[in-house]
Amino acid sequence: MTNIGAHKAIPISAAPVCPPACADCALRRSQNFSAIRPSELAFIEHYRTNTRLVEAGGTIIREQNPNGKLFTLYSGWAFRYKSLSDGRRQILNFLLPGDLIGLQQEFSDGAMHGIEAVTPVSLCVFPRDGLWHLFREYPSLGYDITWLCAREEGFVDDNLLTAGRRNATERVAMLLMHLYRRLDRIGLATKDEDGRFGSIEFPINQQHIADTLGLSLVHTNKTLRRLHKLGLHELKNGRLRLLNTRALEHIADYYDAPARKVPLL
Amino acid sequence: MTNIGAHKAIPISAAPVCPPACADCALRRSQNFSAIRPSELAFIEHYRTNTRLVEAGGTIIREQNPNGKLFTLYSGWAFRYKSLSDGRRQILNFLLPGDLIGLQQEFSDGAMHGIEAVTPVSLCVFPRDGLWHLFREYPSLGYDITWLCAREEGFVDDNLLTAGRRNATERVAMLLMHLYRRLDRIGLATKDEDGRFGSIEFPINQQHIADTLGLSLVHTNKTLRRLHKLGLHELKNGRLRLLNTRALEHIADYYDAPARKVPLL
DNA sequence: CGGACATTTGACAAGCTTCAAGAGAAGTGG
DNA sequence: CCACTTCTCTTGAAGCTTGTCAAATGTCCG
Repeated sequence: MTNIGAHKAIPISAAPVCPPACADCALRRSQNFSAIRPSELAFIEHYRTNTRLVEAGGTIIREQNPNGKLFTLYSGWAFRYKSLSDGRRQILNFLLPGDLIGLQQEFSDGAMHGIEAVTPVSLCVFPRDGLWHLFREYPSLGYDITWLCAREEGFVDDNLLTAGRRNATERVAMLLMHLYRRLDRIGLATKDEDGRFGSIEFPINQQHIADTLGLSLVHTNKTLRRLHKLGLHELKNGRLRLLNTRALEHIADYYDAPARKVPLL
Repeated sequence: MTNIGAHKAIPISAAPVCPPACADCALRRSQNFSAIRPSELAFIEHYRTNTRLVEAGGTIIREQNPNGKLFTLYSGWAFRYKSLSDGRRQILNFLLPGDLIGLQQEFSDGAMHGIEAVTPVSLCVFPRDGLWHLFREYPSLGYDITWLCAREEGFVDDNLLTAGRRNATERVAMLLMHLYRRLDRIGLATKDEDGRFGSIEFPINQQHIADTLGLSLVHTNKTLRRLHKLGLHELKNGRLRLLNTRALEHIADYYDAPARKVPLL
């Protein structure tokens, strides 16, 4: 039986913690993010007030009561969501290591959204107040932040196209490809021995998928099973293995742009 | 008969044109946008290379072949969209006077989207290259741009919640309220004599609405008619009149945040 | 008047949601 | 260590929302 997200409950202590010195940051060392000047690195390290751990399922930013802080997600998965007053929930975007969290609340006209951890998560915390100083003293970092904001908007754009115009099968194929690609770019995808199939950790459950794609839980399950029976993917022990990326891309009508390195705050 | 968008084809010359001096900009004078220092205003005027007119239905940014320019929409309506290869189209967001256009392509990882004019549109044009200079020399403007980016992401967030989780009636109610509110904030809504009902110019047709909400044209029409029969709105001669905003808000489950002034580039 | 385009309506089909219930896996407490 | 609870996944059946097809009406424009 395929069982998504049937991973053991990971103790919060299992989350890799952000090291004290940004120079030791595993994300930066991975070379998957754009390079940065030493002075900027020093500023970031100084700007960061502390780190924080959130347990799986925990709240990072409350939907109704944002806290005004900024975070960089160091390890783990989280998601942004909005909900209607009767409880219907829409996941707007998944947040993966390296993503900047909380920008929208900093600015946006109170258009509330919440952020919740999927796995145990570790975060670098930046105070709200420092942002203006950053823009003034380190304009290149300000530019990077705008870059990240535009990139995230691009993800939401894609998700809106998906929810608005793709059917259930296309939606699921899209999501699998999208998440695989994002993880791959930050070095979190692994290849089989023969290099044919890639796989990633996949900590979300079918309810998350349904809430992301604007589908019901039941229909999400049936669609997932259909794709599985077609031999396009495999989902077990909390890992996703893509068995036919070409077919998935084709179904989703989704072809990736060439990857550019992403800034990291 | 209610006929949406049955407005006369407006000659392109009818679009109010951006004045040569930014100090004379009708948007700025309207006091609906956040104030700015004279030095910044001077920079913007210098940064702007020229103005441009686009006819109704014309292309501002091609979906497949972005031009790398930045624009501020001075007058008229436009929209951002993405489409699938078989032609299905999703409108991501409407662009109204004061909105900054083209930021995402400047940054985003090639996540293509097109921008099309609904009405005749006049634009202020800024070159791609100047943006970095702006961030370095006028950090407050860089900050404003990030603000605008986060705000637009907020709109897309809302639209995603709508497309993903609201039913057809809720979606239509949402869109009517959303557009009315946005126009109202920039001073483009007018009140009846008795001040009870507000109305706005409404140049989009039912196909636009369907493409925004992720519905079919036919179902959009039927939903619109239902709301009309309930006496919630009136749509004729290219104007939208809201007859019961409370009911529309309630149906859409959409209550606005207090308006803050928006920056203008 | 004829052609192009937007709106409107009805009938029917399809996709998706909801309801209901069972199976599997994991955690808990005796 | 096992019964018990909880959570997630899975499947079938029925119903409703929405999409598709088709055609008529209305409006604008040349």
